[in-house]
Parts: sequence; structure tokens; C-alpha cells
Amino acid sequence: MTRPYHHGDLRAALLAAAEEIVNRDGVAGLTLRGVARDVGASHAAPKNHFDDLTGLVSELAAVGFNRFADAMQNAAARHADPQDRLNAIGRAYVEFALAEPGLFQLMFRGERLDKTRPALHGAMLRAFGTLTGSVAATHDDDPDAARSTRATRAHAARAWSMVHGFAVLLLDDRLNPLLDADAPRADALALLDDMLTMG
Amino acid sequence: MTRPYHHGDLRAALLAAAEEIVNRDGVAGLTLRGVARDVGASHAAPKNHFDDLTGLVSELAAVGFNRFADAMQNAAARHADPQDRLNAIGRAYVEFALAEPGLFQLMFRGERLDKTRPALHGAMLRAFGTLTGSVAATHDDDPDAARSTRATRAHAARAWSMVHGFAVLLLDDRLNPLLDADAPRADALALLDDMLTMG
DNA sequence: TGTACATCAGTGAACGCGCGTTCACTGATGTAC
DNA sequence: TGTACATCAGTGAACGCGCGTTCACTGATGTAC
Repeated sequence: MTRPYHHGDLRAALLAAAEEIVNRDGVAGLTLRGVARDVGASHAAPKNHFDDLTGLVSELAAVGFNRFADAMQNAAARHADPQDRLNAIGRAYVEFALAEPGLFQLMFRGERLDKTRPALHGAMLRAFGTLTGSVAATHDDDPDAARSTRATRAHAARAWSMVHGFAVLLLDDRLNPLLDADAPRADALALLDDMLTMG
Repeated sequence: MTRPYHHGDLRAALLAAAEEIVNRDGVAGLTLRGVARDVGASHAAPKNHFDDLTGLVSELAAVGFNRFADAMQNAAARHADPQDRLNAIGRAYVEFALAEPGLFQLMFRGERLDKTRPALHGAMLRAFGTLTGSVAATHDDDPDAARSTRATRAHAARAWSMVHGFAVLLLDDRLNPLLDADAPRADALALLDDMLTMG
């Protein structure tokens, strides 16, 4: 079987390769040439699908935010009580970051992202809406952030900051002094549970 | 006045230039050549003071963590009540991030950091000890994190995660949906105060 | 059904760029005697 | 007090590297008639 001239779905293959690279080598290790190399295409091929590195990164971030939103929604769907749902979302948030550390960092480092791209903008709204909406439900509030009260905004910002900060600090090994040295990963999730349920 | 062959304190000048660059262009914009260029030295000069980019970044991070610790301790010293002190530390944490966004990101992005360098390691312990010790005081607990109870660990992780996540999300314009569009900076600090004092 | 042609996807050579690093060197400083 | 010499700080040319980008091209696909 000879390799056909056209790939079939080079765009998807490039995104998959980019995801693998970013999780292995970090955001700084992601280059157009490297991605093309990994899928066996010429280094100029990505230009046809993503104008430049910002394009590739932004589209990959959109994929990431959609999966991120899916993960949080699936976690929420397994619980009926609003507070339980919110805690489940928080756990899913951190678990996503641990499972795809490079992708998570790419999604949250603005430098290389073009947030005006429709795919990315929509995916971000989905992900953040899931989180803030769930916070509002916990407090019997209007889920529309734009019309939320001062207290609800503070609740949303606190829940989001807490879980995001935990994920970021954990990924960068900053929480080690607070964790069991023998099993930091498992202990981290236990610690997160304590944080979420301590009232 | 002709420029002398020896600079006098090239090391300090290089660190100052690096700080300016990182706050202006971000972590990715920081290079040995660029730093040397900005102080008017040859591009190989930094080698004498910092072996490589990791050395420069790590030493700059050490400077940053010491200033960071100073800022938190100064803020704490203005209050007597433990909870007030902790809130003041949280405010100082976010204000530092806003004042030196590039330096803050450099300090918290592990990739380029050699945390085993004595200067950096010590400065990090100082900064984090200030924060976690203050949390323990709020709960009448042992300030030594290694011997702290499960509840204290959870309190420390929560306080730290919350304030760190808030800073990171704010720097990356992620909190805009929750902020007053006309004065996001001022509103952010008001929102932080609500978060810290909402109980 | 067949043919012509426009469009699209991918190739591979070439370019310029800034980077880190090496190297032989030079100017300045400190120290032993 | 002087002199010799080792050490240190900084220079500037040169190298190789991987990057993004451009360019003329070729193979494949779809569409108009």
C-alpha cells in the first residue's frame, strides 16, 4: 500500500500530534515543523489548515475546552444535589489538568491564543458557563453571570479560583510541602476533596 | 567619560534588564542575548554570571520570591487579627502579580527553573512559609506544615489555591465575564475582597 | 458520459532570523613575594 | 614599594541549529458544460 498524496484528514492528524507534543514537551516545544514531522507531512503542509502557530494553538485549545466542558458536564450529571454537582465539577477540573497537563497549560496561557476565533470563543464560553452556572445553582441564583448579584459573583470567582489555583500549583509541583511524599497524586485528590467539603 | 572595560555590577544590571524584559515581553521573550543587548554588553558576557538561561531565570526568580515574601510580610505586619493578616497577605499576593505580571509568571512556571539552586529554594520557602504559617495562625495550629493536621493542610491549600488561581486567571483575562468592563482592575480587587471576607 | 479546467492539498528546496555556544583574545584586578 | 603573575570579566567573530516563511511545483479532486 503506497502512501497517497493526500492524507485524508491531515487537519485532525495535526491536531492529534500537537496534543501529544504539548503534553510531552510543554507549550514551548510546540512548533509547526515538529507537528508536520510527527505526522509525516512536509513542514509547509500545516499552512493549508492553520495559517500559523497561533492558528494551530487556538484550534487545539478549542478542542481542549470542548473536552474540558464535556468532562465537567459528565461529572455534574452523576449528582443531583447542587453542592455535590459543584464539587464533582471541581474534581473533574483538576483531573482534566492532571490527565492533559500540556493541553491544560496551552488552554490557559493567553500569549499564543487568538480568543476571537469562533471555535475557541464558543468552547471557552461553554466550559466557563458550566462552572459558573453550577455555582449559581448552589446558591439558588440566576445562572446568567451578567445579571448575577455581587455575592454570586464572589462565589463563582472563589470556586473557580480555588480549583484553578489548585490545578496550576499541583502541575508545577508547588504543593509538595503539603502532600504525602509517597503518593502525591492520590493525596492531592484527597486534599482537594477536603478543601471542597470543608465548608 | 569613556565606558570602562569592566561594568562594575554587571550581574545586577543583567537581572534588572531581565526583569524589565519579562514584564514587557513575557517569559518567552527572555533570552541571554537580549538581556546582554539591553545593558550594552557583549552577548557572551552573561555566561560569566549565569551559566545559561536556566541560571539567569532561576536567579531572577529568587529575587522575585524574596520581594514577594517581603510584600506579604509587610502587608501582614499592618494587622493584628490573624484573619485580617491572612486577608492582607492574599491582597498582597494578587497585587504583586498585577504589578509584575511577567516576573510572577516566570516564578511560577517550572520549566525553566532550577529549584535546587540555594538562592531560589530559600526564597521559595520564605514566601510559601509566610503564607502557610499565616493560615495556621488563623486556626490556632502548629505553623510547621510538616506537622500540621489534615484540616490545617486543607485550609492552607484552599487559601493558597484561591488567591493563586485568582491571580493567574486575572492575568490571563479569564475573569472578565465576572468583572466590570469599565474598570476591571479596580473591580478585581473589590471582588477579591468579597471572596476573602465572605466566610 | 466525457472532457476541460479551476481549485485545493501537499511537496521540497531555499531564505533569513535569532538563538545558544565556543573560542582565542584583551583589559583589569588582586595577590604573592 | 615594586614587580610578576594568576585570575577574573568582558569582547567579538564564528559556528550550527531549528524555526517560520516563501516559492514554484505537482498530484488529486471536484465541477461546469
